[in-house]
Amino acid sequence: MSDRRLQAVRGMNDLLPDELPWWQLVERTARELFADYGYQEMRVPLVERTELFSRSIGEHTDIVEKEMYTFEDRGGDLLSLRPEATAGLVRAAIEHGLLHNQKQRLWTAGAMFRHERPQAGRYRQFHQIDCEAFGFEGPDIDAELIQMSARLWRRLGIRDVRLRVNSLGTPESRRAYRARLVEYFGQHRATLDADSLRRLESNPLRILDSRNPALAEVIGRAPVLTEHLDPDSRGHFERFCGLLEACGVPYEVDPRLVRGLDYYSRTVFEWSTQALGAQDAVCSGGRYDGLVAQLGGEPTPAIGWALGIERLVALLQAAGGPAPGAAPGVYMVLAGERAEREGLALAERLRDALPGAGVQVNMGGGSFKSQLKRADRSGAAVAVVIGDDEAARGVAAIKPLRSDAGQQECGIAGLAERLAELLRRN
RNA sequence: GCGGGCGUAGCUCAGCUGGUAGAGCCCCGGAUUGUGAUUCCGGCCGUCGCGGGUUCGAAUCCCGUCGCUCGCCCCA
Repeated sequence: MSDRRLQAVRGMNDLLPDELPWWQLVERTARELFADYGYQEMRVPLVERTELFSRSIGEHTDIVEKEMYTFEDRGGDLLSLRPEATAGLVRAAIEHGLLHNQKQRLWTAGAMFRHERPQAGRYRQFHQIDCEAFGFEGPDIDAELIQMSARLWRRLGIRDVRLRVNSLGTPESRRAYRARLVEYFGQHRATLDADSLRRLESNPLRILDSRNPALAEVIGRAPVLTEHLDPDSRGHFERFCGLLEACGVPYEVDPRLVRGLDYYSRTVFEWSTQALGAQDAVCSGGRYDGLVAQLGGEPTPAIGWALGIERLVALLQAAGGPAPGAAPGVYMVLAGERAEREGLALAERLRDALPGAGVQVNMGGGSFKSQLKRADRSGAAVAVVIGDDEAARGVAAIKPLRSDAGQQECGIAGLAERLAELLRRN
């Protein structure tokens, strides 16, 4: 591979025909799921003013500080490729008055961009499916969102995911807890690693999340977030957990589950898996009651989740099921000049008569043998064979490719009907 | 930003201690006139990532560089 050849930008993947059926399965299933729960689709730009992201995600988060694709456009505006979907959705909902005295259940899907070092399950252009609910204060909507994701796993046949939940409380109670945490870890500086010392300044809650086993003991004795919640948040969380139990969704409370984005409050959750690599979060989200007001809207409670399509697809593939690809029903083998001349028109008539069946016509000639070989490789259920002999007699040979049934001959006039019958049986 | 692994045909890879490259898959053609998915034969496909060095000679050794990949950080 010459180094002069143009390559895709690092971390931005091409999706080839082989893997696309998995994506389509995920997207189709999600679309149906949202319809079943009364969520409406919305689409917003991939590019927003940089300020939108720094104000919502948090000025001092890694995403804003070092991961955004930011540029100045020709008019001098500072813009960024969206690193996540919520901010744009909230901006649009405010801008178009969707949150004025009304509740909204919305979803969207698309590409996100973060300039991180790629690794398994983490890419610079990645894709998420997002859903958000606005205007619901109580924990019932929290539970509905979980319920919905749990159903999505069921519909996709995914089993190896587990749900962890936590509450971050209100911004005030979180600040108070944060202070206690800084005090505690401050007293144990000697046992902390470099990363955690850095986090002690920037985001002490994230120390709880550390993967370093050497820190397990200090972290284990640290003040527990759920024990420092304000009474309202505690009540909200308890009712939320009660609803999950009532719905029969298994979960575990993980007081160390904190989220990277500043706007979260109260309920947070994450579905993770052991079937993938280090990037094990498949779907996560939480409540962000303050964000709408922070971006200039009326105070509006809100909650949402995002799932990573790449990770979900990887999970489906890891489960080892067959690729959900679609094969044509019919492959037309055309041997000889006359057959080739009449084949295209015949194929159109078949498509008129058999919408959705899939009629693929052999192109570019080739020996009889290789045409049949292509018919087989295409995955088609039957081959329709027309050579000079058949063309002269006004008939076609129908050869089933996926069963032991023998080849049969059929007049062109009745071909569509005969094919319809054959394909129905498959 | 920091570490580990790897870069040989479209794909998966072999090539021991240096002598200018191989296999399987794919694709094309053939094995009694027009019948695939099993078999057999033949054909097509590479400046061995790139640049430099050592050497009579380097895919093979050394240096650099680019790329891919896994992990850390962070996150979907």
